Amino acid sequence: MPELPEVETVRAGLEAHVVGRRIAAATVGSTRAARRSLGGAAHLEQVLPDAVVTAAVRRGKFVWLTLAGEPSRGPAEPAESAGALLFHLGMSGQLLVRQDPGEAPPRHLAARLTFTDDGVLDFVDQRTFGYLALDALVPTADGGPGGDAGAGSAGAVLPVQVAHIARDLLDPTLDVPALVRRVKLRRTTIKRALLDQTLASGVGNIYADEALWRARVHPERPIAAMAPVTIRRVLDQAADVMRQALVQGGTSFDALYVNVNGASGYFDRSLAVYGQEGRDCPRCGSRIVRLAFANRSSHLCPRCQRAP
DNA sequence: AGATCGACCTGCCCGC
DNA sequence: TGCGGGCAGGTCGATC
Repeated sequence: MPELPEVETVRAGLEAHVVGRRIAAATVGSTRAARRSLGGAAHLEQVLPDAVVTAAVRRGKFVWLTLAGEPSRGPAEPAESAGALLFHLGMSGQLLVRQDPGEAPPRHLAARLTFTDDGVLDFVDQRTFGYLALDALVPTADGGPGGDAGAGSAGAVLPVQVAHIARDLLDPTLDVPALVRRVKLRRTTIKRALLDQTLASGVGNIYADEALWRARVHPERPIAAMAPVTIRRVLDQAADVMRQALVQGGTSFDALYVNVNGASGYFDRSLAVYGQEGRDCPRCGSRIVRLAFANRSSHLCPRCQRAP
């Protein structure tokens, strides 16, 4: 499920239910899930206990917990300088907060944090493209490489592994005209640019297809053939559709449960083209088609979105 | 430097 | 019923 709106729903759930709690123990059962954490699973298990979660932060599809009081840093380091516990949900990752963990661990449990109050945070990941990693927080010049954003732009403090990810389309400090100029320089097609997380982050295959349909632009359209105003329209539509999805995803986490299953609320009702092959275009009634695209798919209305 | 391709996984659904 | 192929919300590293 996880594109920006889903990850933001998870982040909000972590903020509500995990921030302020102290980790008592960490169990990382999957070495693969820890593959991007220096020192691997054993180091995570050793270092996380006693850390207090101070914030839940997101950029694009990455979310991290900032930690204070991480003991292995040693007494010389001020507590505030402790690192971040970074998560990427990959294709199938879930973060689930439970007050009562129950007996049987969930299928595909990759890691579990137990808090001092006995509640747990489970990282569950069926396809194992996701991961968790302890990472250092570093100041960056601005969002992403080439992030020229110009004089006076405030930098961000990011985990090292997120430093190359650009500001996302719902970031209030995103400089959209500068982004349009950077996109315009790319010698590729519009959908590839939309999915390039070093230009702007957060957009995945679903929202790319939905944004292009809303903007009436074919996914294979070369950037070179697009007017800046059209690029701008696509980006605005991407931000809009993600904002609308977020509103619907936000309703679904209640109780002590960080919902990673926002699919139920949003999908069936609001998607115009993604997964709608063979259905009617909600705008013109033409048949929605699916095209092969980079080992995956694009969904579009051939009438609203004319082939280049 | 920028763009593209394959690799990394499990599970489900479809057709034979 | 079983099995093979295709497909699924993503990213990274190696290549061109």
